[in-house]
Amino acid sequence: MQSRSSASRATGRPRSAAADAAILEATRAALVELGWSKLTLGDVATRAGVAKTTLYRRWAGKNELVVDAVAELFDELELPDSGSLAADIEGVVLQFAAILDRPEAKSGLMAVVAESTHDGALRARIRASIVDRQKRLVLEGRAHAQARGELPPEEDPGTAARAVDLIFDVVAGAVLHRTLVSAEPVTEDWACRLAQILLQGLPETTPPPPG
Amino acid sequence: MQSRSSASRATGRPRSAAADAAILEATRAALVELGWSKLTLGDVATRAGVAKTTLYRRWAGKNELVVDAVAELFDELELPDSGSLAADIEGVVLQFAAILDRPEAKSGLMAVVAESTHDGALRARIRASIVDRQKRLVLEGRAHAQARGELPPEEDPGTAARAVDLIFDVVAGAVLHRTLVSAEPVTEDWACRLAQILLQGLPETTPPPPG
Amino acid sequence: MQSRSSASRATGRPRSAAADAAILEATRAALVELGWSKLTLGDVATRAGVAKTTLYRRWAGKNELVVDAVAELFDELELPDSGSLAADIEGVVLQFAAILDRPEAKSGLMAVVAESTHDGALRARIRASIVDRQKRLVLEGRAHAQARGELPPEEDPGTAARAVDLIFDVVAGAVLHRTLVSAEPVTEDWACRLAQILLQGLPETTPPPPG
Amino acid sequence: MQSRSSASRATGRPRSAAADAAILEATRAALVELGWSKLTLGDVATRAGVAKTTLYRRWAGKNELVVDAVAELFDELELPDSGSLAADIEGVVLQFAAILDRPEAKSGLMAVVAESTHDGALRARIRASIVDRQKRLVLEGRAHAQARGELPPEEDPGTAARAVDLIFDVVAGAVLHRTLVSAEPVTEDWACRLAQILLQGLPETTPPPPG
DNA sequence: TACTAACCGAGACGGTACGTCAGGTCTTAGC
DNA sequence: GCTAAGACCTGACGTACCGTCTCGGTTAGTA
Repeated sequence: MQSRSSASRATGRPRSAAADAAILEATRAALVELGWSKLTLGDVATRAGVAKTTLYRRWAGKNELVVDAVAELFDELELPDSGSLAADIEGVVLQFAAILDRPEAKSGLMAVVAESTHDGALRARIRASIVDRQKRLVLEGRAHAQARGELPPEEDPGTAARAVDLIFDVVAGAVLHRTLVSAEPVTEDWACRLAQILLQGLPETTPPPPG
Repeated sequence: MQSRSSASRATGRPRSAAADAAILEATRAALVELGWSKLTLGDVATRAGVAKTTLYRRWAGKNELVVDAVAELFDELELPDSGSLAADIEGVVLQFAAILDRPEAKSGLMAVVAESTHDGALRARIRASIVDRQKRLVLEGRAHAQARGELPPEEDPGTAARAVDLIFDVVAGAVLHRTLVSAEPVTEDWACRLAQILLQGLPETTPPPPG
Repeated sequence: MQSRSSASRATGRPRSAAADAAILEATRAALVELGWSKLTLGDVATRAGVAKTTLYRRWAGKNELVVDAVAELFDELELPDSGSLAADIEGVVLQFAAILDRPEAKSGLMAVVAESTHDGALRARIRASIVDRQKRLVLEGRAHAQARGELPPEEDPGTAARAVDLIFDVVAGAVLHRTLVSAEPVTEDWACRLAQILLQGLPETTPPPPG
Repeated sequence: MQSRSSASRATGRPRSAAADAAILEATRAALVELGWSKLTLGDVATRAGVAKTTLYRRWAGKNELVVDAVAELFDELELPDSGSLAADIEGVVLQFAAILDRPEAKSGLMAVVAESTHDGALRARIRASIVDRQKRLVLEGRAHAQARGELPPEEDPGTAARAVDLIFDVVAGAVLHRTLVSAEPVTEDWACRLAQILLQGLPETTPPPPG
């Protein structure tokens, strides 16, 4: 986060650890009520019961603060080991959708992404704090599926890494688009149909009735 | 857009049609240079050679203006009739990625989406101006594929509509996530692999039937 | 006002004479309700049922318009021939005070005077339309007093003119200051005591002759 | 002026004392150059090297600011103890006229008076800051004259107070009207003749030649 | 226990942009 | 060629936040 460099000061009053938590929590609360554009750092400071100075001493600005506040939300995600790849995908999709459905995640995440298009440092911070952290889910899911024999073992490490990225973009992107752009709910049915496409492709979308 | 109601005024000086175009163009230019958060309406007005009041007379605020400015970008999209469903998908994906790669689209689109999470009217405007307008591509693509025999004819209209929405979320979402969140380029290779997943599913080497 | 030059146009639609009166009346009404600084020409136009263009075609701006609107008020003044100089003075003072007590006169007059300190043309217009027009009262009053034998006949015309100006400044100034700066009412008693000072000077109990 | 209430804040950064002086000085300078109606608070702030917000933090608006800026001018006035009532009056009249001749006093004073006709709080502020402060001159002058035996000692306190107000209105009003409305200079001769009227009344304006 | 350095709150500071409003000009259509 | 209507450009308004700064006061952790 913003850890003082290791070889740093030992003297003087230490920073209040409680303040950090209060500020991030206040940031999320403000995002819920006001959304990104009407969120002001002065207001966050007030909500957190903290001086504006304290806030600026720890974060460079609104963007950095919101990235940290939002990143915490995604750490809740975990892969359910449900016995089949399809069920694993469905489970993660529903969890991810549940987080994205929270207003603080919605407006916070999209806004920092928008800002990151003009700010390389912010982009890196987002990748490090949010995106790359959650790729672990795809990796774990694939490992489980391979153990079950649902997926073949990977041959080339390069190919495998590219596949992970692609899957992540498809799954996360679909949920993101459904939730934020289309602004439609992610239901169990939808998650099931998404998993089906991923595993079987389009032509089977409407399989012929057996018999 | 903001057409005066049909049964409207005949008197007074009419609005300059050129101003609209100049303002939208200036908005895109400002998005490129400054990004969403540093874009100011005063600056847009100056670039467009127009008074700030003229701008406010026609749009309610930054959000509405940017939606209109960005929406125009997506009207360039068209479905290539390339002979196979896979090639059609790949073509559209590349076109969509090319638009999303433009800085004005990137920051503009994400920002208004972020704002729309707290503004129902804005959400509706985005859907009407951007999302629903482009679903035509999925519809056309399916029709072509059905004509070619690559996809079965649809049975139930409800099921079919839900499928269109799903496909749209998956394709648009994947490109969006790749471009903006992962911040990686959409190459021909990537588009090809995406199309492959959509048509055949994940297990490239079809899994052995359980038994 | 801004009379078209005598040898002027005969073609086209003639200007509405009623509009002039309506505009000046509307100006006074707006002065009453809003005061000078919040009076707007657009509002005056609306009140008068006239387009803003019409207003600007006839007056150069707010200042000129208000001078004309206020000047009309002072034309009501007339010298009462009440039989004695003291009573004449008292009568004029009360009349003048009554006019100055009207809100449109108060704020209008002071404001244009304030503006005139930076605008010679406006200063001239005020003198011509308001100040010099009312000096007639002093002249008439003196003539009556001389006829009655209360004042000696004037010897030198220059001295006499200077005396008129002085009296006018003293009387009008006293009422003005009382009404606007001190913001106290001009009562009959006050007017009487003012007349007394003018005629007899300060030491009510005549000072003992020196020596 | 705008002193924080005595039992007030001890925390936070204290207000810059220098800013107050710079702002009032800048206000007077702007009044000289631009006059009341073209004076803008933004311009005053710029001249004073101060942010607009600082200005609004201390004064409620243009009116209040100008009252304070102008009031300082009148504090220069002082009663000359010149040995006779006539000479005292003449001296004060000339001093007062000298101040009123300054453009910042002219336009500033008249404008706030005009505004005060629609604003009771402003009227009170003017009285407190300007009018009542200068009545001291009349009081001192009368005391001196009584000490010299030129005026009888006052009998009734009420009568005396009313007399002070009247004298003040007459003297200040005459100078005001001469300077601003008539727009003529106050010369020594004029001041002398004004003093004469006050002391001896009108009929003596042109005394019969002795003998 | 006392020192002391860094922390903390409050809030004023110079700025920038906001969205609104009035001033004046202009461009229509209609009389 | 006037009129009403209203769009136009300009520029000031008063407000809200920004990020910085200067205060007085607090709070560990040594010395």
